[in-house]
Amino acid sequence: MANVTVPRTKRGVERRATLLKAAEKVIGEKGFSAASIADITREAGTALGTFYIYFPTKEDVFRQLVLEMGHVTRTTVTKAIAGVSDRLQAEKAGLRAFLSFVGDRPSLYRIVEEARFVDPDAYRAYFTGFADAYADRLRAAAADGEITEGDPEVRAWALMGIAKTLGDRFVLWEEKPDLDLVVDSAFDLIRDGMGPRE
Amino acid sequence: MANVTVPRTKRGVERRATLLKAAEKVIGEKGFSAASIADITREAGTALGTFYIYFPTKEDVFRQLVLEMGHVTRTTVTKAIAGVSDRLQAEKAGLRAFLSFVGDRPSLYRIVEEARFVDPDAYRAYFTGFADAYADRLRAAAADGEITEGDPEVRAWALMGIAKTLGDRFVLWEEKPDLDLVVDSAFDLIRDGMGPRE
DNA sequence: TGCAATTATGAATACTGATTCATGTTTCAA
DNA sequence: TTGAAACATGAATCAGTATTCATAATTGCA
Repeated sequence: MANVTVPRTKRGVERRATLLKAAEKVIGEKGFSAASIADITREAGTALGTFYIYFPTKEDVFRQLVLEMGHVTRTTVTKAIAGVSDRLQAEKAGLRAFLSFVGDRPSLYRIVEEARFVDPDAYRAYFTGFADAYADRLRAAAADGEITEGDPEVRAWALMGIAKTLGDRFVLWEEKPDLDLVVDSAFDLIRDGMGPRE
Repeated sequence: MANVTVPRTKRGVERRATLLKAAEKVIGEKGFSAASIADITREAGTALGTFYIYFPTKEDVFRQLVLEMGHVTRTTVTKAIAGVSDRLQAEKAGLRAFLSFVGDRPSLYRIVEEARFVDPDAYRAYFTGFADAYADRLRAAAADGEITEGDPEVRAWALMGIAKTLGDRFVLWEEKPDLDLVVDSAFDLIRDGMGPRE
């Protein structure tokens, strides 16, 4: 629970950041168990013991990475949505921003998913926080008549599920994903559904 | 790749099944790394070494479990859909069946998700196989005018994403999930989308 | 500048747990 | 019934690696 401690020297702050980047890379690539502290410090160019000056345990860096992902994702999506006044179009912009982000930092993305097994509490906190904010947005949009009524909670999770899965399949698994196609198709589904119009 | 070998005696067949059940329980509860072979054999009531008579490695039982999940899920969803002639309603029935299944065998469900890290190939094979069949159904339904046109590939993955996430949030995290609410809300979204009708 | 607090180092410690193996026991086809 | 093939056992092996620690080197404030 601790580790809100910031290093006291400039060098310390840099080292910590270096180690965190290294951890992101190594853990993202090899997975939590397979990634050893030695791998991380080698990648960071420090001695083995240095790691423990900044992080009490291996689980702890991992938690830090999950938290970082939380911040960055929020920031990214929020920024992408900010300019868009049409709330339905904001959905589209948010989805696109999320998928781009997955492409930019695949390691962080994988780490969050692995958190489910490595640090269930962090995983839950991450998605719950995200979903709650999402549900609020949907509720407000429905109140204003910009989208139809419908359970905001279920909708929020369903939409997050779409984003996650499309990220897996069309961003992580594809060399050169066609984001436009994916985003457009998904958005059409989100806006109109699949049911034939009478 | 091997291990298509079936035990030669009745006792052997039973033992193998016992070990597989035990592995499902233990790995599902503790996760792949934390679950030890000793845990599994203890749960199964056999000696440690017995495990290696039936499975070459720990990874191997894991793979078997992923395969089993593939069979069972397919069977379950296929059966649920079978009777329903309306293809849109079939979506709903399939979703409900999947969510019930997650509630019935949470361990298997978690194992498939963990496969992403433990055995990426098995994970990919599992979901790709599923998605391909799904996309075919959607394509056929669209051709018959039972649902609107739209990229079947993207739709298939998006719908799978909805099912997965709702399973996480409303089945695994809830003591007594209200499946009706979840399925109804999600289905409304899938059928009509959120866009206001002009 | 000088020194107390910080930070760096990597060899040594400690422990966990997958896999093997030599030695019995059980099964079942002939 | 019987003996060769299958199967069961669990102590011992073996490897990996998280974490500690005693010993320097740096830093930055008084």
